[in-house]
Amino acid sequence: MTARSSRRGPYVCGIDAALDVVSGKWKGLILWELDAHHVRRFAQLRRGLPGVSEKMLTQHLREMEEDGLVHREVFAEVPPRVEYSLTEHGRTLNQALGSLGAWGIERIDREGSEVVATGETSHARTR
Amino acid sequence: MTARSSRRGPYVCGIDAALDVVSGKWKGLILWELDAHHVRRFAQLRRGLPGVSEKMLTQHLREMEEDGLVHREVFAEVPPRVEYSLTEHGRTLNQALGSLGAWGIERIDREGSEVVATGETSHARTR
DNA sequence: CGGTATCCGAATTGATACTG
DNA sequence: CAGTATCAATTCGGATACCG
Repeated sequence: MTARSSRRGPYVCGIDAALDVVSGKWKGLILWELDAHHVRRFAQLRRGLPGVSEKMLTQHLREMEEDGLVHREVFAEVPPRVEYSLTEHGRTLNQALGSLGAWGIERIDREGSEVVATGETSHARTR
Repeated sequence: MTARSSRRGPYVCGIDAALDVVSGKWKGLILWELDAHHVRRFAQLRRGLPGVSEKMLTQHLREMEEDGLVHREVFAEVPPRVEYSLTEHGRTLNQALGSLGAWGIERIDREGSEVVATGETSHARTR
């Protein structure tokens, strides 16, 4: 029940509706990680998002699941295993984010801002 | 000095960098208004964004100016006049947001969420 | 007209500890 | 391993009030 209000309000336009779904400090990155790796476990995602807390990761993942972006599969094993992946909607959203990502790369380039590597795959590709 | 920290940190990928620039409750809409009208004065923008306060509008406008998205032109007249328009970067960003907007429209459609009109131009176009 | 300054409550994010 | 619970800190957003 943590902070589910104020989201999903009536939207003024499609950009509004799309941004609502990717707002949050880590959602863009989660989308990115899941797109790159197809399937990821909780701990893998946490390692891929340096600085994220378990709470925020869980919270974002739940919201994205609720939004139909992410699929969560629980395996009844010991030790427990949970795998996250993108749904069809999540994949199309990622494609839509593609051009935005390209714009961002150019912006980073222009401003000479620094891009930090996560130690995993190269994230600064243009798709 | 109002809340300028914590933004423009090192980015993990282009989507990160782009989302940083459009986060904020009204930035997407400001971009949209300026794209549709080309040039807008402060009061016109305020009317185009029903519910926004002067503070938030100023704050967002300043950040977007700092990010090189918006051009601000002050005329030394009485009464004072200030005109806002998109820069080249702002226009390309808007194009990149186009596919995201289309995705959002589909999402609204799928979920049956409501789209509220602002009373100005039709914002729900697909571009 | 086009802002700025200040205060306040709400929402978001973070740190830490604990659990099945 | 994959979370949940709790509390604290930070940030966001809105309501005035005032200024060049």
